[in-house]
Amino acid sequence: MVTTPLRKATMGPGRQRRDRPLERQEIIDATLVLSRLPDRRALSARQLGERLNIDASAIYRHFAGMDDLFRAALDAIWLDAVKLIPRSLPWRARLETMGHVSLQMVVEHPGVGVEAYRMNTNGPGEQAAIDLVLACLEEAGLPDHEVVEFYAVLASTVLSHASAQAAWRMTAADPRLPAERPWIEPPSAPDPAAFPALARHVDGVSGLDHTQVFDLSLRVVLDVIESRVATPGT
Amino acid sequence: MVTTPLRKATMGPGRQRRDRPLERQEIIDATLVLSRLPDRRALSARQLGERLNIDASAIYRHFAGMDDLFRAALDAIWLDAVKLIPRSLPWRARLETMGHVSLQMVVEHPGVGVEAYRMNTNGPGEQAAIDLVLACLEEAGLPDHEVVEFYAVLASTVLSHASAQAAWRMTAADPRLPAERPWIEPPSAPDPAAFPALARHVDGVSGLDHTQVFDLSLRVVLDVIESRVATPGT
DNA sequence: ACCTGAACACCGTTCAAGT
DNA sequence: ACCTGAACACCGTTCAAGT
Repeated sequence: MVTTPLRKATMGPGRQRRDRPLERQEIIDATLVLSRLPDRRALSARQLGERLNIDASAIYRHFAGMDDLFRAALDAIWLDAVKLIPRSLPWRARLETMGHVSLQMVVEHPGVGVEAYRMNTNGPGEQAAIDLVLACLEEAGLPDHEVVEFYAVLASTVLSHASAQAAWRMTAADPRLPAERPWIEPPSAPDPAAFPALARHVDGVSGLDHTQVFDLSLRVVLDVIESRVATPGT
Repeated sequence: MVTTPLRKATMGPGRQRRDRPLERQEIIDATLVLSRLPDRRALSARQLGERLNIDASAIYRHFAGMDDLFRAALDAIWLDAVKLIPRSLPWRARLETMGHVSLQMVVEHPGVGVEAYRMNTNGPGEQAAIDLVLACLEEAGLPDHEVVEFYAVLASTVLSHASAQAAWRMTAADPRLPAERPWIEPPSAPDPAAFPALARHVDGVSGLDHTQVFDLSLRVVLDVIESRVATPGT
């Protein structure tokens, strides 16, 4: 891989003194900006420092480490996502919208979005997102234990697909046309003796794209919830 | 007097020459061994070099890069997983077993397992795994397009949960008692005015563990498949 | 043919020193 | 009080040189 040098001209101090103290929120904002770039190297302590005119080590006065910073940035994403969901929608449409908005937010910020599937932010954004989903499931009429269970299934489904898509964006050979490539690319002609079922379905499998797989998975979970409500106690 | 050092006194590689050429499979095996350690730093080109008595750069004669090596190691995992699935089981039990075996394999090799949700190996192990799942869905009696669709939903569900669990293992504060900690840890007393639904369900949400969420998610998908077979064409 | 060694361009993180 | 600069202990990867 070829990296552009990014060298500082003449290596001097090169940095102008900031006119006011650095704030936590500025670091979070810069993290969200850099996280939009689909490049693993774009989001690092040193790159943040350059963008904020501070030394990378100054970040550690505001966050315990890069993980802590990423958590804060993710939480800001959840806060934004929740704000975009109209309260007036009925429960299923609200959950569908929340799923799609979460996907979009995570995929648009792949640098931090890749961590969504494994990272709990423990912040107000996360709490608001959980609260929203739980409220929808209550409204659907599920009993308490199923509210909790389907929250977990729904959240893990959405977060995992979103993260996978974000990760895929970061490693895509061609940064353009992001959502167009297939979800998986098996060999175009698998050995029918060794893999007969794959050979029969290879065209179908190759035809899947990320968006389609996300929509299918979300629909499966929502359909199950709806059927539980219709015939409870199974 | 300066002599060419056969080996540096107490540090440096201090490596004995290997008696035979390095083989691709040796590197994969070492990768799988190191990937069992739940520590991000344990699996690197330099650590592999130390274990194999080679310079880290020798790996690049056998693999295009660490990504390529990880892909090969993951493929070996899928090959092992498929071998453990009894062919005699009926379709649903076979898919359940495949799900649990895949989870176990990925979680036992977190160093490469964390990549499972986003990495296609394009190797024989992956093809065998896809073939197995497709064959089960055919046996279930799904129409062709649903075979493909539910393959995607099932695979993404299993891989994403397995990867998330592997990632969680790598960052766990305490490497012992891995599966015991909750799936998510919201604040013990969220503000009931701001997050009423979360406040109502906080105990239930805190009580979820990783295994439970995986089992629930897998069951949801398998239930939907079974219901599709019973009432096709919906 | 196959591997080594050194080098390049990076990381996250710590901590004494500076302002 | 807040940030800098240097240092530490690493990365993945390349490539000329060695055997």
